[in-house]
Amino acid sequence: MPEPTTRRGKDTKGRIVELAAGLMYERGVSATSIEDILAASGTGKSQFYHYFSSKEQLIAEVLRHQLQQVLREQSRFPLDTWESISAWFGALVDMQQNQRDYRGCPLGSISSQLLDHGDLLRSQAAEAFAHWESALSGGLRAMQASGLLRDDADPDTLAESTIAVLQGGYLLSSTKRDIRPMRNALAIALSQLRSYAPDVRR
Amino acid sequence: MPEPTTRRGKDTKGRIVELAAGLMYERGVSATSIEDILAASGTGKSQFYHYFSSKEQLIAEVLRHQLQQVLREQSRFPLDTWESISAWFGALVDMQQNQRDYRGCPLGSISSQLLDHGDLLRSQAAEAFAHWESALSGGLRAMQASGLLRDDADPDTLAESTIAVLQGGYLLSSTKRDIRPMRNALAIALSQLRSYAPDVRR
DNA sequence: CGGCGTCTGTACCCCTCGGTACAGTCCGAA
DNA sequence: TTCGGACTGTACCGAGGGGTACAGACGCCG
Repeated sequence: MPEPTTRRGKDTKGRIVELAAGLMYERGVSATSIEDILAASGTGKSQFYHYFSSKEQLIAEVLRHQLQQVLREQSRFPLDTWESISAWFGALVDMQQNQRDYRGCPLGSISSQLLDHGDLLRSQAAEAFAHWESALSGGLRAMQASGLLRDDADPDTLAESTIAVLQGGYLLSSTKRDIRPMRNALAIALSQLRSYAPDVRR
Repeated sequence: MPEPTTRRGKDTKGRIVELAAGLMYERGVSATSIEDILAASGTGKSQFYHYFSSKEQLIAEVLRHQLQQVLREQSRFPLDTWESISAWFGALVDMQQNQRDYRGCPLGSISSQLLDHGDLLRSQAAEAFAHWESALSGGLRAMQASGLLRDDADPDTLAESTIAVLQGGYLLSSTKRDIRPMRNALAIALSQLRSYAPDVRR
């Protein structure tokens, strides 16, 4: 599929991905039809199939879009001190709370719908999670360098577990329409991380 | 919708729910058509609409079926000692590992697909989780009574958080086709629970 | 101004989906 | 044995899905 070269083309393709991401996040992937997206973005089918070979490819781009959004949001927090990790968790809770209907994780809720959609999309979701984790584990490594985190902690595993706990909190919070399970899950994630701080008397 | 009265009717309806649950677990809810289910169960459409008013109602029954399955599996473990909780976690890991394609939680993977399907199914999924949690919190309360868990621990919150962490582990494990995130998540859940054991020197 | 590749509008196709209609068969009760 | 309700088989329908065909419009190059 040819990447758009002109300003107009880039704009159109970007608008499609943007709108598709929003709709899929709200209504679910399979509940969002191509026609819905075209209607919302004010484009026609010929544009769509000019830029995307199939719905599957669109989903892949939506996944990338969601990852970028999560990373951009996260980049507001350095994640290299306990305070900033704590602030990040607080911001996540606030966002989930303020978004109507407790929609869930922008990345996780879409990823979970791709598990049955073939290996291609599933593995792309796995890569997206890995990227997200590496942003966090980078911060944890910096904390090791600055002595805030013990050297025997494994940043990669810690980051993966943190994301896992976060996702579980999102799921229960969305299902129950209650912020508490997410808040409690993040408290657990934080205490798990903190257990690797030095100076803990035991 | 009339409940089946005869042996043959009960059998047919049960077969439909059973097969539907299996297919939806494997392929996803919206990727499983009524016709798929009928073909797999060897029944016709007239039977289906004789017992179910719509696909939505079938999904509701599938949800109940999955909850029962989870509870039955869990009932093998008393969950009133540290050993049995630990054994339960180990069994969950084994099951996820041995099932091909790391399919995810029989209840959670389906529930997550119902978030966009209207409030009715979403709230039924929430109730299913609540039932699951109460089975666990019951065990925790027994542990308080027998002195294995401190009295200042809140069994309901602990149970909810445990399920949340478990779900997060399932999600990452299924997405990455790797058992480690689930194993690590359960280790965190266990250590979180254990932090409420008495006799911990601190 | 002419032309060519990028971009866009519209109409259409075929298939599958959930759901309905209706006629027929099973089987226990009187 | 006949009656009636529970159960089943089959054909059909309208709607909406993803995807294609093809002609037209834009806009940067010479």
